Amino acid sequence: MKATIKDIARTAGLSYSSVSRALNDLKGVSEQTRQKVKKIAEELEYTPNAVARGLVQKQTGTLGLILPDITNPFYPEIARGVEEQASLAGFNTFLCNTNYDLSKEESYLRNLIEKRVDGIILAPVSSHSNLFEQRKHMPVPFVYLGNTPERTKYSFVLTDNVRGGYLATRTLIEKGYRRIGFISGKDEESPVGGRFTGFKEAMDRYDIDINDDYIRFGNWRLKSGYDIIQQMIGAGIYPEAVFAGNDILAMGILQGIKEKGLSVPEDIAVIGFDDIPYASWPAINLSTIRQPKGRMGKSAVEILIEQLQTENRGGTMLKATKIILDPDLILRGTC
Amino acid sequence: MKATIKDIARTAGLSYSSVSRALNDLKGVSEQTRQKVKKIAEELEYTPNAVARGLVQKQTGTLGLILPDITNPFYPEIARGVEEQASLAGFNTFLCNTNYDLSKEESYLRNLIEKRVDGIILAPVSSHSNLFEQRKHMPVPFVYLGNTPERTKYSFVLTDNVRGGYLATRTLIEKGYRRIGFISGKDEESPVGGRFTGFKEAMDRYDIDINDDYIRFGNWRLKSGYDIIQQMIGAGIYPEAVFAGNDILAMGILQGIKEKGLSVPEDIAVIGFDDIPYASWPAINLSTIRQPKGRMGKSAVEILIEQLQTENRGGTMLKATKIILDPDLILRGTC
DNA sequence: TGACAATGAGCAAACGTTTGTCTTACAAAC
DNA sequence: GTTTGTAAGACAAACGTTTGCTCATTGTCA
Repeated sequence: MKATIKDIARTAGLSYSSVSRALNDLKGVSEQTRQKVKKIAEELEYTPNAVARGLVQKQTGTLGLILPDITNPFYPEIARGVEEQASLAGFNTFLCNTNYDLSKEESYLRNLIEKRVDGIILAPVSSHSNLFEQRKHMPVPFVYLGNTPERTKYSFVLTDNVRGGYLATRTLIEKGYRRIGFISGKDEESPVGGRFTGFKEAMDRYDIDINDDYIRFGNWRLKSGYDIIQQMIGAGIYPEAVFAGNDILAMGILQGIKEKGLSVPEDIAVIGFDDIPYASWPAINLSTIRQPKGRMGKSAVEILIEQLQTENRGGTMLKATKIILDPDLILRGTC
Repeated sequence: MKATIKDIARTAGLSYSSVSRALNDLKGVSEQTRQKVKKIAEELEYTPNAVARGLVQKQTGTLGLILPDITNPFYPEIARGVEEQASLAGFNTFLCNTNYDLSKEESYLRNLIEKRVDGIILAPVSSHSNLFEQRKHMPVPFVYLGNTPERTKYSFVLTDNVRGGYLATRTLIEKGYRRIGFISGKDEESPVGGRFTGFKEAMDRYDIDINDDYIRFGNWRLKSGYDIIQQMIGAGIYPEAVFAGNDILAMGILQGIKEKGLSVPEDIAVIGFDDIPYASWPAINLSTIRQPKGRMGKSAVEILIEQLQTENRGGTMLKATKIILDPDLILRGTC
């Protein structure tokens, strides 16, 4: 059906090696034959078969991106950065959406490895995703994005979550709030690392007691923030301010507060995390901690590509690259 | 480095055909050997090579999704639907972001074909994307999503944009607005099809003159809506209501109106298109026309898979499947 | 007991490339 | 006039699977 290199070779009266070299602009063919081959290729509507090429070259020009929820506006920004940078370097990107499901994370990973992608970027569901730490060695260049198990041996790029958490909390404290709550997704329960740690550090530093009633963990979806704050208010628990684990939760919280007839920031102040595009929307106007999302995506790809290159140069088991980016405080109207 | 079927065959003392059959649960091997093979595969940490398999089977288990802007919350919903459905059917999805660039659209398409994806879903930058109509025949199952050139010969799934446009406009008219504007991205200038047509039909039906001052075309980004409405107001052009080509533009318009010190819907009413998740957010509360986004993504994948199956059954050049879904009017606070 | 079917396994071709080595021809150098 | 060098091109192996075919062995049935 589809024309192959052999078809071209046959109609040109050449061997396929020559055709291949002609098409790929390698030396070993005269300019004349090169032209001729290219012309015939055109006529035959030849399309190179990247699968076959991948098989012999052991490179597929393909990257895998695993993330929890493309529907959370934080991730499209990441995905865009990744895709753009990958595309620039000649790679296509597999998008894998785990829907916060740890088992899907694992099966996607296996799947990508079978597909022989040249590198994998994983934005883990939670910092508990320890699965991969157990493998002696990833068979492909690998990098964590945005979140990482503690003491990982793999590369990662993330924003300094502890610092971000500290920044957010300190801001609330300096604005005079004392009864401060923390509402977040489950994995922030983890004792170490992350935004909760930053929160606790700040509270500790300023000698403010943490009221466990104000600390709640749900999941990472908007509805969770909404439900939690409504439940809290319903139970008569009124923090003065809330630090939300991400902006989506913060938006749920804002909504929950308003529907209870309270106002932000007068009754309850709110600060989020991520700075998703809609946080800056005037009617939302959410104070938050900004992650450099595009930058993160790009960096992850760069790490992968660098690993690929040294690998190809015969380089061995190079050490992991660890990038920690600084978050920015974005002060808006909600605190 | 990596174990192959041959390695397994060698250590098991079998031919590779037997190993292959054992691993794939095909008949032709005894239960005993099957177990043995699987055990050895495990020990050797064998991972099947999907590239090699793809080469012989002429199927890669891979789909391509080309869309303009993953950053517009409309598309993640689509992408999620596509990815989920594809994953269910055992396919991985290449994500390609054109950034509203027609030439990228084309190069991604070529690229995907080289990678030998089993099917391609294209959400075109504009209905002018005529590029592909010229090809005699797509070499892979192909479907347009959300937008399509007029009289395409390929499959498509879209919402009834004309009807949606009509619905939006009629709603404004029935609410008593007369000086109605239309602000949209460039390709809606196209004389036929789409939301603008619906707009014109409604205006015509109710015998209302269209004031060209109120009709503006920019691009599909938030800033465009913001700029256009600000420019209009600045120039003393006050429509009573505006129908925006999509929700992102509508949000820009809302913002622009408010920053001019006017209020919605009292001074200017607004209705959008898509019903992106944030339209329902209380502080935005945007009236809009809902597209069934998840449904659209799923349907597109289903079309592809069906084409694949009939193709494999030796079916020939089957006729294109055309799905037109009904949009819903979502009435909220902005009109 | 004989014929025949069913089962398990091996052989080898095929998928469409790339790439290292070999051959040939021609020109330049000695 | 022989050697050497160089360039163009051919040959064939390799990449890791799947799969149609063949063969041998075993079991079944009359």
